[in-house]
Amino acid sequence: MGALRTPRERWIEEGLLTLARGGVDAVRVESLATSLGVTKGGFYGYFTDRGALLSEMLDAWERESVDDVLEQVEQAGGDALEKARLAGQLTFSSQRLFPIDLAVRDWARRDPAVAERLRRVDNRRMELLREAISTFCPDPDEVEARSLLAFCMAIGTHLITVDHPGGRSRAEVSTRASALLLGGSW
Amino acid sequence: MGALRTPRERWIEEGLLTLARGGVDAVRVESLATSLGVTKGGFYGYFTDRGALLSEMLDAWERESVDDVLEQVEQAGGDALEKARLAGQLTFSSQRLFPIDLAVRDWARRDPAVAERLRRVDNRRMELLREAISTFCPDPDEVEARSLLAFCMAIGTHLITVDHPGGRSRAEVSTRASALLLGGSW
DNA sequence: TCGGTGTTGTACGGTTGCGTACAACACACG
DNA sequence: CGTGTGTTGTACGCAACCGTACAACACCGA
Repeated sequence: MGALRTPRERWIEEGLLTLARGGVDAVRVESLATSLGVTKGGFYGYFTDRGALLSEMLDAWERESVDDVLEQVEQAGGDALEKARLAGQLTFSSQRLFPIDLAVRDWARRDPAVAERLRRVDNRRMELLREAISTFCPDPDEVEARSLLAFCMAIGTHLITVDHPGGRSRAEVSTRASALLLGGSW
Repeated sequence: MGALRTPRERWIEEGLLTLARGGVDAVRVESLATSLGVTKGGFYGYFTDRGALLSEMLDAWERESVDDVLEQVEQAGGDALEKARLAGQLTFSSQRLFPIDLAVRDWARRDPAVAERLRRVDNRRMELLREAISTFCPDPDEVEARSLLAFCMAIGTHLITVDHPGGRSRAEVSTRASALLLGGSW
């Protein structure tokens, strides 16, 4: 058997990096090949076409950003609030995962199949938030509202680049916002 | 003087529609021309190149989504809270403006010049929120936190497509979330 | 060392897009 | 009813990218 010099995983990995940096439209077979220092010759041995790569990239992303994260969270232990916090940190503070997340989110606006995957992913993440907030908030409607706010915050804070007056940093403002959301008495 | 059959504005308008639907990468001179039912022949009479069109699209967007909105808000009158609500509605519930907003936001992640424009736009929007929330919230740090949360919510709720248990609709959940943010006693 | 297997480079034809050049054209005005 | 001004269609060369075909190659195991 000949050696696997540029295995599937390397194409997928390079695809995810490119997706993070430039969006789906930047993921091109020939330019990935160039980045990998090869030509596209081998690509079509692994993938029937560009679409197949994109689909496998989504598989890998879903695994890494939900399955792996949840596994780490379970192993770390702690109460529901600590679990949600850790999951949020692993997902939305990751230099690697978060840009991919944003790119997938944008992609999902135009591709129903991607939107469906994203819904699955987001539902699993949201469940952690509900469990965490339920521990101190008795009203189920308010749990849902606070969970949605927390989720929006985790994403939105990276998409909104407003300046804060009084020398406040974004970190300070969002810490205060989290305190409001996760504190029992807003 | 020959007739202006496909004036500047039509290129810009078609560009914004395409931007909303497919992101920046979908805004191509030749495909816009096809959509407009002409060839690109006339395009280069108005714009030096594709970049010039993109830049003018941003000008038009900034005018329409901030200057025009603020003008409407001023004319409608009302207190600071009502103004913020109307501005939010005009911007984030608009079938036309909101998809453009999301596309610009994604674009800004990769283009510093676009990011700078977006910052200007977002700062003006955020100021409305601060004024509104200040009317009932005395703590400036909390005003900033609540304003950021409200802004994140306005954007995030369209990017997150989770299902809500108990037959709740997204509208119900986000109404409740707004009530938390804008209600004095969370 | 010598196949054989699977990976890779090269080459091809087709498509889409850029920006340029220029000829054809339509219209307003004289 | 021309004439000129400005808009448009057509054509060009160039580049990036798709997917295919196949020959060259590297490596593993016999």
